[in-house]
Amino acid sequence: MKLENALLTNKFSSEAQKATLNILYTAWWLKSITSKELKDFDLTHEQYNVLRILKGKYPDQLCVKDIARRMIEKSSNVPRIIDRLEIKKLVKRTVSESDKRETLITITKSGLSILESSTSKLNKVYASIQTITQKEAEQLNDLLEKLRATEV
Amino acid sequence: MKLENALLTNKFSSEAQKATLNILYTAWWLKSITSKELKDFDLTHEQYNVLRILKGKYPDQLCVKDIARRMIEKSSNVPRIIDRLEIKKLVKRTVSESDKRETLITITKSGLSILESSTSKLNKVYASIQTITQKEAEQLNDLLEKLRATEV
DNA sequence: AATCAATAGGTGTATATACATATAAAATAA
DNA sequence: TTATTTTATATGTATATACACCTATTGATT
Repeated sequence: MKLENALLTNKFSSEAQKATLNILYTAWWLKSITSKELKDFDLTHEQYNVLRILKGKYPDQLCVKDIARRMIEKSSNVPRIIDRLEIKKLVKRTVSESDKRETLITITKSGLSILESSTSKLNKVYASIQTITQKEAEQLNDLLEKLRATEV
Repeated sequence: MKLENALLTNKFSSEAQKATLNILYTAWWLKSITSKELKDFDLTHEQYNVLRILKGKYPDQLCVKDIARRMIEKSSNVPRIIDRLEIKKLVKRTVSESDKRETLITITKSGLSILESSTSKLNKVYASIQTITQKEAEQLNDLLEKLRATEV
């Protein structure tokens, strides 16, 4: 859908400002598709993201700070997300021996299992709505990284 | 910053999957820049968005549903955002005469004033970090709209 | 007119964001 | 060693998202 129809306006002060709104809207669009699928697995987008990060290093453990640094949204409150995952027994907390300030997080068998089935489902959904070519995806990645070139 | 460095990973299953994460991360990046500036005006990103929508139709009023349809994130809880704005006297609620189910929202002088100064500040910040050309912004808009081509 | 369905907005709950602050442990300075 | 600073995590609070549900009003059906 054109952004004009999604937001019911065509008052954009520039193409760059329109791109800003377009990125925000597309992020919401992607998140809502993902969240809808994850609901079947009783996972939120952020809980899924933490599990994905943990699997990336499995069987190594990661401390809370290392997870936080890999989160898409850097202001995510990781201890609280870990709380929900721990209640569902998808991860385990242990205090680090070498540095007792650190909490080490391990993904459980159950966590790995739910991650695998939810990822498989998500991949199918993504594939079914895929409209851009690899070349276009590369262009998009380049443009987004150029947009973020200024360090703030 | 390259996405690899932002997320501390290079395990992307495809360019398209990388683009998905890139969009989500860029949206967070844009939001955090905006929110930081809006803090000086005691506004959140979403409150700012509602004020912007109201100004777009000023001096006409908009009902809650019409605001909701123009929001970037369609699942925003508009009545609650209006609550905060009403407490700060930036908007006013009135019951519609023609349809008593509808609540009409009006932006106040104070709301218009804070919107003007915050928008002016934001425009300066956006201009200062602008790195892409108009042509590139157009390309980006086209790619995002192509990405969202599938209706879900 | 009476009934039923649809619509608009408000409210409740769980989770998340954003940010400030607290606490314990580790690293550094005196 | 003791004191100070820094770091890692947890916790508190306000706001927002996501979604279910409630109530009042309107519109449609009988």
